[in-house]
Amino acid sequence: MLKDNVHFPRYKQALLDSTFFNSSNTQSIQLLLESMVPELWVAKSFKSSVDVSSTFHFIISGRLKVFKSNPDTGREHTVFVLSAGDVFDVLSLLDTKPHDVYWEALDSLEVLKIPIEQMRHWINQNPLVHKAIMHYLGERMQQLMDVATDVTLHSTLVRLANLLLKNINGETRKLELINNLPNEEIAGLIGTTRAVVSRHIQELKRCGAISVSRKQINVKSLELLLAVAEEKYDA
Amino acid sequence: MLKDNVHFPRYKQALLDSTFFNSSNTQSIQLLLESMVPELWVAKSFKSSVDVSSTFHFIISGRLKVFKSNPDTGREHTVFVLSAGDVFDVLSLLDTKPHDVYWEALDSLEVLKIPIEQMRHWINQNPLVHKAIMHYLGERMQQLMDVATDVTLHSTLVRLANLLLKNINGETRKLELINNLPNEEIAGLIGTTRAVVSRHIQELKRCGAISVSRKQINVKSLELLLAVAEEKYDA
DNA sequence: TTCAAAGTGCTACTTAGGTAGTTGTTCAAG
DNA sequence: CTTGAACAACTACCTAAGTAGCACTTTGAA
Repeated sequence: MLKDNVHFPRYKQALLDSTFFNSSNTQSIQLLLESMVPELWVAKSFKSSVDVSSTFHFIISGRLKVFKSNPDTGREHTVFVLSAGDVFDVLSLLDTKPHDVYWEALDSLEVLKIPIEQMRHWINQNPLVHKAIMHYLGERMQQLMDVATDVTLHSTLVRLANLLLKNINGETRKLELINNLPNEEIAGLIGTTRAVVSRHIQELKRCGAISVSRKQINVKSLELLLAVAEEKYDA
Repeated sequence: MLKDNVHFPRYKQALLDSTFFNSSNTQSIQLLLESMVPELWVAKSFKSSVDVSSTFHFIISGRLKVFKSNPDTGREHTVFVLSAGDVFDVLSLLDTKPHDVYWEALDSLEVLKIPIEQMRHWINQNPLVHKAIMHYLGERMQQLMDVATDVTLHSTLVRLANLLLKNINGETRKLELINNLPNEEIAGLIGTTRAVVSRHIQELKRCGAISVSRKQINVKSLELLLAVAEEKYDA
């Protein structure tokens, strides 16, 4: 991308703000950015990691879900919801053998892309980022471990309550990252189906833990929600 | 550990052979080893990551299961089975916030331990390992992603079949890593309970996919097992 | 302004898989 | 050689959660 692009300063700032790149110096970021190409994904557009394994992406704005699916049953399980400052696919960077996950834009998505080889090269030249990258990987791994064990260790209701608690902003008390998602998507996030989510939302509504308007969940009582999440309370 | 320890050469070789350390030079490995302390865990001994968060371990021999549990129900879910050449806890290395997993030795376990701060220091001095570490992390993440989605996307029977397939040695056709585990442990690995595993083992036995003697599963027909794993065959 | 598509709420039904408990077998320690 | 603990096999039962279907509402594109 050319330096005189209108968005250049904005993109640069986004890179500098991200946990992935924030330890690198401005100069090398600038250089990196010059090799990156902006791309717009419209909402619901969809890609497979198998098809795009040789490209590395950085998210400027919008949300992206990373999921696996079982084509036979049509079931999907969302592993991550990525947003501004996140990157994908972090795994292809670590030259592991190819894996198949799918990506779908939840909103309209602004990304910067760069060939994976170039990205690897840049990383080698900038050993300072190694630490940041490892830290980023650590966070992701920890999340992943929770996702992995959540399904076996907790009921769908508890998982729903936990999902809400994890994504609530302490101050505004509004949901972040998972706001205005349809039941279907929420289902994917906790590894269940639309109908079950709908059922549980009604339960939580009934007991006064949340209130709901279309595609919008408002947490009414953190206490109640916590009680449900800790399996101390039957909604 | 002193250089003249009887086990020193053996330990050194183990480090050099591991994916985690194999890219570092002999000299620095030697130095590292001198700061490490050997420890023996008897089978079934148990530790929590919360208690031992400031120590880094390298496995010389034996198997260790890494699991999460729900104290209310007593259910456990095994996330990894680690063995020779593996390290734990890799996450505490990446200074993420503390997480709680449990470790239990499946056999008698030989580890080398070192304070996490010393390990971090050593890594900083040896930028060459960064790549190896990232690669190691990548492998782990990929496994983790499979574990995470397995439970929602596949039935318990399919998961059992997949577990066997993943751990079968191509040549000897024997199970590795998960051999001679009781049903209870196998259950933890696929996120279910002892009774269900037993049920499915009977099914697989009945259809001729496997044969069983105490704590020992032998794969009779890869084809059948594959068919089951791909949900093409009802055992 | 209209209308198809997307989303929600509910009802009724099915089932995989979890729970509980009993019996018999294996094995290693005493 | 004996005995108790660990393990496996099996039966019977129960329920959480998945499936299917439909009616109603909202929304945004034509």
